[in-house]
Amino acid sequence: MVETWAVARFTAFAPLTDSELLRLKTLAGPERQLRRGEFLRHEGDAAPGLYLLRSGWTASSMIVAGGARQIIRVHMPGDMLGLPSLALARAADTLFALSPASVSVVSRRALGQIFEACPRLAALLFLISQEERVTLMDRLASMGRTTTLDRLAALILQLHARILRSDPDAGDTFRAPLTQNDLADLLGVTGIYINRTIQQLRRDGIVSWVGRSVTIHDAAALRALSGLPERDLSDDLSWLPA
Amino acid sequence: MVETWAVARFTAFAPLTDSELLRLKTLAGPERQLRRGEFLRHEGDAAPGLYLLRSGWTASSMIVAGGARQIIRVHMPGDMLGLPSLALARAADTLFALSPASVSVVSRRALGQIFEACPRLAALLFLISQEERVTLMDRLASMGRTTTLDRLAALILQLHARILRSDPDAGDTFRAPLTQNDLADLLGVTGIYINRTIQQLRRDGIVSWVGRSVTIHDAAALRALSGLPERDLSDDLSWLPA
DNA sequence: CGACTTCTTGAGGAGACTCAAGGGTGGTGG
DNA sequence: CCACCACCCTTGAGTCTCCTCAAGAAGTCG
Repeated sequence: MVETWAVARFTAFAPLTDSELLRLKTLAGPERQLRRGEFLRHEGDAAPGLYLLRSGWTASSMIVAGGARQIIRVHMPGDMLGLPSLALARAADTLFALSPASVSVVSRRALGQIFEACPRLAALLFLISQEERVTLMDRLASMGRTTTLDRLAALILQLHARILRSDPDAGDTFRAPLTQNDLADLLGVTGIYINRTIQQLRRDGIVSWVGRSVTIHDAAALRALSGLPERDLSDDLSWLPA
Repeated sequence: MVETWAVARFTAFAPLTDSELLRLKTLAGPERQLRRGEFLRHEGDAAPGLYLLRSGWTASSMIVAGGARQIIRVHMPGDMLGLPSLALARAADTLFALSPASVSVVSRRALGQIFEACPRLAALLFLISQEERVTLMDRLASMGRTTTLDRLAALILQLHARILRSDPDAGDTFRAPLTQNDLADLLGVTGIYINRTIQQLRRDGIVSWVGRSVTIHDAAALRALSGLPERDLSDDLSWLPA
């Protein structure tokens, strides 16, 4: 049996064959447990590694010149960590645990063998990466061109959509192990201002964020604020290798 | 003979074999000319295409809810256009020409055959995409956490570095077909404020940007402002398929 | 129960925006 | 070759989002 967390990202595009499922299992090397706040690796580390997130949430962050932190992306189970830095001699981002988490170390060699032995699986991994790039593009656009309120709305919707993918019955309430300072570092503002923005969402009856629990009361209003279009995955995969 | 523009992005990582060079040529389909300002495709278009930029500059942009435009990335010859939207049913970004440009249409099928027949070439394309993702991550961090002056410094350095890659003898002056409004849409501010920021760089003797010509007078000061680390490409490619 | 992190609120300040208007500059057509 | 028009650049003044500094309240974990 292959754990669902590992394949959900792939099967979102297309079902996998048995041999592809077997190949996917070869990615998962030794497992490592992380405490909340623990670092998996720091930006600047040489020969950056690859990881598969099995449980918990982690995040990718960068420190800019002034010392401020920008969180680039939040990772959930099934996500592959460290792919962008694969192209570089030194890690571009820091990986750390937002909650207690466990990861499997992935060897580069195993990745290379996917390209060699399972071209269709490699192409699907390529697509997953491109989709994550679109998410980054959306975040860049909202960071550059919208207010904090709009950005927070977009973030809540994106987190919710990702949770629904792995748990379709999650409903309108979900847990997110993010402090207000984490949110601030995600959205490029200060924690103080995030606090005021959350209160505005609550006052308007759109979202309540209490402790680590988020409840969406008015999804339509939230989507209107966010300005995000629906992003349906491609259904034309006829070009993929057999 | 294969044109250098098409292979430079690949050979930045590793030399290509003859069969890989041949395979790469199969990507380039019918050519299309673009006038300055002409659109190659709009966000929301169904079944988004792939393109290879042969000459000129193009850009990828998104419109957010308020109607404001964010430029996501500037493309130079040799860049592949449209990869992120490959994962989606509808194009996430708009592609348009910053200068007169020519592109080759790339069929999805040809891309699929690269994965099938040339796994090493596919893996290199994967790496190129990951490197572009790092650039996006850097831009997200600077957008969220730095001033306009720092962001402008980083942008000038990144453009210069990319030009030097294809033309090592370019020196400290280069041409960039970007208006101040384009710059503003790249950096997430208004054209008026970009104007004042450019004047500050000029006043301090760091960079002069006149018309479409950019001259770097003090590269060290520029790098200090930008806060960008050097991003060396990985030299460990032993995991790639043969 | 005590220490630390996280959340909340207030007040003043700075970066960036909007609105408005004038001056350059290059391309196109007569 | 000149005139015109469209686009681009420049400058000023007032405004707003978001920041910084400061302090206290409320959780949370050992």
